[in-house]
Amino acid sequence: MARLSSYFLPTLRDDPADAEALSHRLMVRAGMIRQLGAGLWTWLPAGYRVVKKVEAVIREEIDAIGGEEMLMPVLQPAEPWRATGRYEIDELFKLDDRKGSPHVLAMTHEEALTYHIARDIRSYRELPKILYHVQTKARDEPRPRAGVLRTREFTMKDSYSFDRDAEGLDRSYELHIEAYDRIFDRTGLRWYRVESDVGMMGGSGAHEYMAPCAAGENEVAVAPGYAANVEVAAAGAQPVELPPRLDQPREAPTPGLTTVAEVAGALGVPEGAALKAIPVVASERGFVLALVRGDHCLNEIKLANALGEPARQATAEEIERNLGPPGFIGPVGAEVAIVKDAAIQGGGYFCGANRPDTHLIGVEPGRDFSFEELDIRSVEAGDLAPGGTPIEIEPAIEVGNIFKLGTRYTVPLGANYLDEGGKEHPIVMGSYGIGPARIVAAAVEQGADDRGIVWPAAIAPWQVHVVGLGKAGDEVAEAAEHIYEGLAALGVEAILDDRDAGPGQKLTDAELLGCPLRLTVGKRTLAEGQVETQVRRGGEDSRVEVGEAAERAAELLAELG
RNA sequence: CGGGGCGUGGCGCAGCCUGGUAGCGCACCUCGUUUGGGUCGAGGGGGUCGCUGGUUCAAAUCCAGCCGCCCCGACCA
Repeated sequence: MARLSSYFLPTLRDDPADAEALSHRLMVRAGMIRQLGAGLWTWLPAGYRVVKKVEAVIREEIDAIGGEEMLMPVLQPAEPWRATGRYEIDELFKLDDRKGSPHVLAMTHEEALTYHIARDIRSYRELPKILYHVQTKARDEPRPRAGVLRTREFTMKDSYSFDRDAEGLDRSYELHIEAYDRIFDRTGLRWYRVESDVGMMGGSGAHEYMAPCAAGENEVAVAPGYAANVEVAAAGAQPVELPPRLDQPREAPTPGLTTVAEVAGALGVPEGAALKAIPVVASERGFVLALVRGDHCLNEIKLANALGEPARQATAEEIERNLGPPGFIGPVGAEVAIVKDAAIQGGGYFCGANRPDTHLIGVEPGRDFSFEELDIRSVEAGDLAPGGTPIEIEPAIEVGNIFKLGTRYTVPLGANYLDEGGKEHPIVMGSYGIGPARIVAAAVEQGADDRGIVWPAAIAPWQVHVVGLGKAGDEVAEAAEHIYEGLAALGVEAILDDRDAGPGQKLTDAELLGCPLRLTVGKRTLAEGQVETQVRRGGEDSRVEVGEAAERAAELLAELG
């Protein structure tokens, strides 16, 4: 319970000058957060109430699938990180203690927990197990941004499953999917569970939970029954009208024309008739020429996953040496490995001739050059999802991820168990993260209107905002105070605006703060023995008798869910 | 790490080009006034102009270096 006359809720009339993202602006203005340094944020009392509510929902749902809560240190010795090969990560904060021994600030807790599991789990009888904690993570992000959306220090709920085999991992993974679905439903978000990149560290499967909103850093490809991170999304390309086929490629002079758009324009054909050639250097195969349709974009993550090894863009010197002048390179006659995107079908394409100011037309993959076919392009809005429906691309915030780690950490840290026959096996592991702060920011992004925050009831800092329009001691203020105490007696979380401030300031602050229900106590309605109720989401106004205002407010909240 | 921008009372900004007493709005304090959409009046407090060095009789202003923060991109195990 809180009275605004004494509560630390420093609201701002104007947006902070350096804030762009909606959640950043509103959370600062509403007195929920303040910045201490780049990517370092303080939760003020009202904001922290919201965080704790989100965490409570998470704890309930992870407990419900058998998770056991514990707590591991943020400051950790470097050894386990060396063992897993993660000590070299740039984002990992590293420091020495006074004796000079190397330590890190944990960016996540696989190393710590697997260290314990390796020492304290020995038998198949002790598996499976789900353990979790809610703890600070430190990551030296190259570019923190957008308030609380991407920070260098943040709290994460991270759980870890330990099973004897892949089937067990599948079960633990499925349990987390159920818990996560409930968590994001209960916190009132719009969300997608999407297929995601497993990264170069391997692992057999991963999903991300994405909350769509304008400030999102990720892009998701969605269609009815389909959702994937664009990093891994696959879809049917939109058709392109190719020029008539030729019996063999023919040269076309294209002086000074180096871009797909320029050449297509000069030839009078669509950009999709181009074989766009992107030279890359893969770590194992070396120089590779990747081909995508002229109207498509190469997806470097999909390329790396399809090749099974990382690849970087080739330098101008490498291009010149292997093919020809940049701007006029192509697959025909090239003595390099060629990877062709699966969306390139049929013949009649144009491409660079590997000679200055010259392109080839009438090119047909297979007839004119050999290739390996892979899916390496980024999907685009309008492409057809597996169900045959068109895809839309939406920006989204990653609010959670789940990951089948396998034995990635248990093998290097020696976490093994003995089976019924006394034979030793590595424990099979999964990890599952949720960022409460991102849930809060996503809720603000998704719910806000032009007057301020609109909280989902489940995570609102207070359920009722009582605005007393009177002056301290007068009958309006007394009535507001009385209602506020009535709400407290009913166990309804309420905040009372009893400040010595004008009505405009109190009402705009109430809208900025965004509690689900507002009770406005003013002379106008009090003269008729009534107070006004406003539902923040939807803005439905009504009046209730002053004597039963607290009870009616509680009923209204129940109706709102 | 590449590109761009910004550092002047708590917040938002002007002043800098053309060196010469540090200003405005909001917020804050006191008194009065006002209470259904950021009232009105009077009085008042608060700033080593990010830091360091240089030029100059004189630096918020010119020069150099450094630090911090924001935005775009790269990165994000």
